[in-house]
This record gives sequence, C-alpha cells and structure tokens, in this order.
Amino acid sequence: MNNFRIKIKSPINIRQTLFSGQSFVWDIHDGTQQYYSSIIKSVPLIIREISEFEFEVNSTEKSVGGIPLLEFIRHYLTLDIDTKHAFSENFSQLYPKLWQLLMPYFSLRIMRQDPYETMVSFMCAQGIGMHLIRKQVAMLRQTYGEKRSVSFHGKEIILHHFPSPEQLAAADPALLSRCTNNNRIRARNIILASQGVAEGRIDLDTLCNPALPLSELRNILCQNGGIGYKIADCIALFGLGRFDAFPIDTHVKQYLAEWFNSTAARRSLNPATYLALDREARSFLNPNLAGYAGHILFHCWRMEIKRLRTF
DNA sequence: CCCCAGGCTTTTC
DNA sequence: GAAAAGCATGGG
Repeated sequence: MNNFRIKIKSPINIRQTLFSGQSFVWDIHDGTQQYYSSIIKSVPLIIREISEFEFEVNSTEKSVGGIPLLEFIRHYLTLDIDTKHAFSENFSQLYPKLWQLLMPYFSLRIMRQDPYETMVSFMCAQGIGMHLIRKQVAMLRQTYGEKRSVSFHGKEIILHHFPSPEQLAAADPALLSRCTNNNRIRARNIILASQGVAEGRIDLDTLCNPALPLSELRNILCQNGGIGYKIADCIALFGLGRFDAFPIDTHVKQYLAEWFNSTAARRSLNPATYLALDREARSFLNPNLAGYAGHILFHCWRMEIKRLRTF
C-alpha cells in the first residue's frame, strides 16, 4: 500500500466535498477512524482525514492514469482553486449576512471527476431525492462494475469499479432498469448514451476542450435522450472541469428567489426561465467560476436552511 | 392522502 | 410557441 500525506494551506472538508451531491462513487466507512473509498480510473483510493489542513491517501498504485498519485489528487480535488474567488468582487459587501453564512462552506471543493461516470450519475438525477440517486449509482457499480477488494489497516474493503461505457452499452434494458429505480426510460437513455461513448459518437475527450463555448457544449450534450439543460450543466461542471457551468435545479431556484430576490426564480422552471436565471446569477458571481460558487451556495442552502442531510 | 425530491419528454392548446 | 401531464419511488 502506498501512503501519501497531503498538507494544504486553506482548509478542506473532505466529507463535504465527497458527499455534497457532486460525486456518487465514494463510500463512507465509519469506525474508530473515518475514511472514504472509491476506484478512480481503475485505481483504488482510500482517503482519511487527519485534520482540516491535512489528509492521507492510500492506494495500491503509485499513479492514476499515468499521473503521480499526489499530483492527481491535487488536481482531482481542485486544490488550485481559491473558492472565495468564485464570487464577484463586491459580493461580501452586497450580501454581508449571506457571506457569513457561507464561511464554513468555502472548505467545500468541486472535483474534476471522470466525464463518463459523471454523465451516467447525473442521468440518474431527475425529479428524485439525493438518497435514491446515490442508491442507483451504487447499484450500477455493484451490478455491472468489476469487484475488487483491498486491505486497509487489516480490514478488507470491497470496492466496485464504475462500469465502462462498453459494459453498460451491452446491458439488458430490463436488468439495468432495476438499477434506475425501475425507470425503463432512464435505463434506455443510459444504454444509448453508453453506446454513443463506446462507439465514439459522443467524444468526451473533445468536449473537455476549455475553448468550447459553454452554450455549444450544452447543446451537444442535450442531443442525447435524458439530458436537458440542467443535467448537461452538471456534466460540464462536475465531469468536464467547466466551473463556469451553472446548473439550476429546484434548490438553486429556491435560493435565487430567497437570497437574491430574483423575480424570475419565482416563475416555473422552463427553458426560458432557466436561461434567464443562468444569466442573472453571473451578475453577482465570478462568471468563470459561477458553477463553483453555485455548488457552495447549493450545499449551504440544503444544510443551513432546508436542514437536509445529504449523506 | 398529500407534496416534494439536483428534470426530461411528449402531448395539447 | 407556451403550458400540462406522465414517469417511479421514498420520505416528510
């Protein structure tokens, strides 16, 4: 087992980061020492929090996708981003009370996750609670993903790879729908999209190109069944490193109305209001990191106002 | 029994 | 064009 310790200058809340609803591929292990596990790009990873300013990464490998483990983790957890810069320059003066409420949430990071894994995860996230989304993705991993076990401090941990596009492309719709809350349409859409990725019709590597305009990226993703504006923006934000993408769901709509007194946010969420709200939010956020800020606001809203436990 | 949950698609006016 | 109904299930 390779073991790395990473020290950071600004605090990071690993638990918030992994379980704020942006990632559905991590498992929690509670014990005397709390730790988190997943398989990223076929590499087992176990993270243990030492303090706000230090955490430990364990893995059987020394690199992930050819990138040294330490470097990969720093990139994966976006340690290069200063979360406070995700808001507009004068945000703290415009919304002083909200700024105080947000303080504890600046230790929340958005991750640079695998594009395909993110696409499938968020295709499971339509009009359904976070608990059920996590359950669906866990079932997909357990049903289709290769099983693997690693030992950590003398304990066996069972891990599951996220299924490959080829694996889900070949899946039986009836069997897969058992993983998608018995929703056959969703199962069909996931299979079709997986076939698209496997056959190269959906080229996620090309879509990673930061020079691609956001609206164009969104329109390309929306050509696939089961992907609308919101899911497309989630894939862009969490899976394609597009921190300028600002997904708008019921929670975002709620806090835009409540915290920012948006009149558009009080209308029903159709494509027209979606685009209006998208533009509106960029006026008080840093447009280049609007989605990053949006996720911090999203999590703060759920935790502080709605009192929801996301994990 | 009601409503809502990280929405999208199809139908109808 | 915009608005309304259907999808599936768990939890409050």
